[in-house]
Amino acid sequence: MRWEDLDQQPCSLARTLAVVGDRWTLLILRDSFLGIRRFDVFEQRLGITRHVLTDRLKKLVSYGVLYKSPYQERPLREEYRLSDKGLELYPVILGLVSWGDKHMSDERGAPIVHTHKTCGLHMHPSTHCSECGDAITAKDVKLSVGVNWQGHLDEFLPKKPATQT
Amino acid sequence: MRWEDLDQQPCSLARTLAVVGDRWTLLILRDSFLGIRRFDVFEQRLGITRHVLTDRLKKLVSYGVLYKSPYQERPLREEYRLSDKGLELYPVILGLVSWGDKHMSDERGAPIVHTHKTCGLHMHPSTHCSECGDAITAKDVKLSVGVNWQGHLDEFLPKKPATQT
DNA sequence: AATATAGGTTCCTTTTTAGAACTTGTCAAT
DNA sequence: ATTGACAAGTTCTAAAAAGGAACCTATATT
Repeated sequence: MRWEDLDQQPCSLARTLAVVGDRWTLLILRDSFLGIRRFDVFEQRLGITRHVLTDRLKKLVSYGVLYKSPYQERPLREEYRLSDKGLELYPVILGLVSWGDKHMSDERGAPIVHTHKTCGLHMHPSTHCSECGDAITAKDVKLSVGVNWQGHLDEFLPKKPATQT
Repeated sequence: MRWEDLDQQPCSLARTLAVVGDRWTLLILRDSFLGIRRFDVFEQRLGITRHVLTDRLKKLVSYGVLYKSPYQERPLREEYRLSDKGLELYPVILGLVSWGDKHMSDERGAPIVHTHKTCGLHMHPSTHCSECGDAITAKDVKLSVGVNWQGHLDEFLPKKPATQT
């Protein structure tokens, strides 16, 4: 598979990875969620080369995840801010952080704690069914081909969708 | 920042990306969740080079996300299966798929639909607070430094954590 | 006139990835 | 007994991506 064709694949995961699936993009977005907006601050915090940072920011803007917003004129300076589309990546970020908290922490535990403003407690994210509200694990979900994709995904879903134990 | 030091960063997102944050790893894991277990099947489905596939599988095994399990002897053949640690990445996968379904689909809609076995309905994932059960968005969460990290993350969290609008 | 700032671009080197051919141990067919 | 197939790699060379440093542009400050 060619990397440039990833956003044309018949798979939403592949299409999302066309946007965020490289070495740096999710770290840039992490900083965006921390409130970082300016080129030089991203550069310093991440230790990314300017060339790559320029490229990734352009890509994120072109996909509508970030948008440029002027914060001064003469000379024109713009900052990069999360769009609504970008803000909706929050569950992904939270999922990655939560897995890292559990499986990649050292003896000091989680570096950052998340407080739910509404209830005031330290929280971690929990994934639920949109329909019944129950918590979900991999074994609770069955996959099938979407109505408009019948016959086009025959070899994508293996015959034996296999319980993954 | 050096890429090899990513799993030592004081950030759970960075540490998780040390495991899954490259071009191919999440696509390999997607196939694992679809029930794929063998080297040649990964290779054919992904169009990945054998060299890189070997490398990524080794890495995933070394981090305990996959484990090798013999399915025949003479000659010894092993397959790659998701460990419990790997299965716990499901919320991340689901989050990426869901975002792609919403933002990257063409006119045919989502290629794959998810049915919640318990309630029988087509579902999408919803992220909730582990403590009160409410649904969560980026604006509902406040970040702060973990107890054992006081004073070590001063420049990680910007002074003004900024609402991300 | 010299320096600083923000946001880049250019150039060259090093690291990764792509693509194809080769390897190893075993079994099945000629 | 030889040939070919299979699964899971390893080894090569070439192309693409990333790293690192220097340079550029418009404006404002000293």
